[in-house]
Amino acid sequence: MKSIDHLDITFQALADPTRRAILARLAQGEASVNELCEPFAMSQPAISRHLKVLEQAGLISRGRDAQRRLSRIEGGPMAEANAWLEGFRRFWEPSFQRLDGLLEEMKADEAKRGKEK
Amino acid sequence: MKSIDHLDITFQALADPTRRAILARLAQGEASVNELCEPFAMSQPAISRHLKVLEQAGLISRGRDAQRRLSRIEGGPMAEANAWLEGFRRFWEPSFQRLDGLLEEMKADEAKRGKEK
DNA sequence: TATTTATATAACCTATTCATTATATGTAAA
DNA sequence: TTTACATATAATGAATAGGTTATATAAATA
Repeated sequence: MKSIDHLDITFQALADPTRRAILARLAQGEASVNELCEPFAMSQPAISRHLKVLEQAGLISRGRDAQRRLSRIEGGPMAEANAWLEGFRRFWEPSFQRLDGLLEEMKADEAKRGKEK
Repeated sequence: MKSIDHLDITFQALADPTRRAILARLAQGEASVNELCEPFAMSQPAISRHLKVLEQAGLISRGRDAQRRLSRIEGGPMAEANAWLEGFRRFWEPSFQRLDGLLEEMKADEAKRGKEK
């Protein structure tokens, strides 16, 4: 069976600059499809499809206000993605790197004592 | 001109489960291509191409050890991705949400005082 | 009810992604 | 210098992504 990892869909959705820009816009409050179209030199159907991708990834949810459909950000998937990245923090945080260095030294000492025995 | 946002490439690279698994493996130390192949029911060329994608995204760097080519994680791009996601922390952190609520209240009060004037 | 406005869907095209198998290259060792 | 091993590249194919235009639907308004 094919494991369906939600991170696939989340990262895939985040990999498009238009979709990230849409999320950035929605961070300032909900917006209609037309409002979300304005900043882009792109057709309305294209934006609608981006919104569908974001919705299917769970990154946004949508409601209705008369004719308009308002989108808003949902935090869950980003939290997941963030949590996954956090697992690698040692690779960019100097403090974690110092800790890693320390553990390396301790292992080396351990090995040396082993040989001397 | 087409803005080349590195986040595109980073998130795109992270969107594949095989590549994420490779990174997870490399988090425990460098490894050769063959070692990275083992866990997967997939041809060696397929893994080599995944490694190329990761390298082009800057997520790994590679060196040589005799016939073998060792890969190791580079933290930069993940730090970037992480930083971008952090911008949305308000959408999943309860504490940020409380702060947002507070700011909303203050705005509402402000508006009311405006009317009363 | 007819028209306008907001959004969604269909049909289509092109480029890219992810896998495959077959083959080439680089390095070490016999 | 042949052989073996580790890895890279080429050629191919199916599936998906991201855009287009044309058209359909849903809700508000005249």
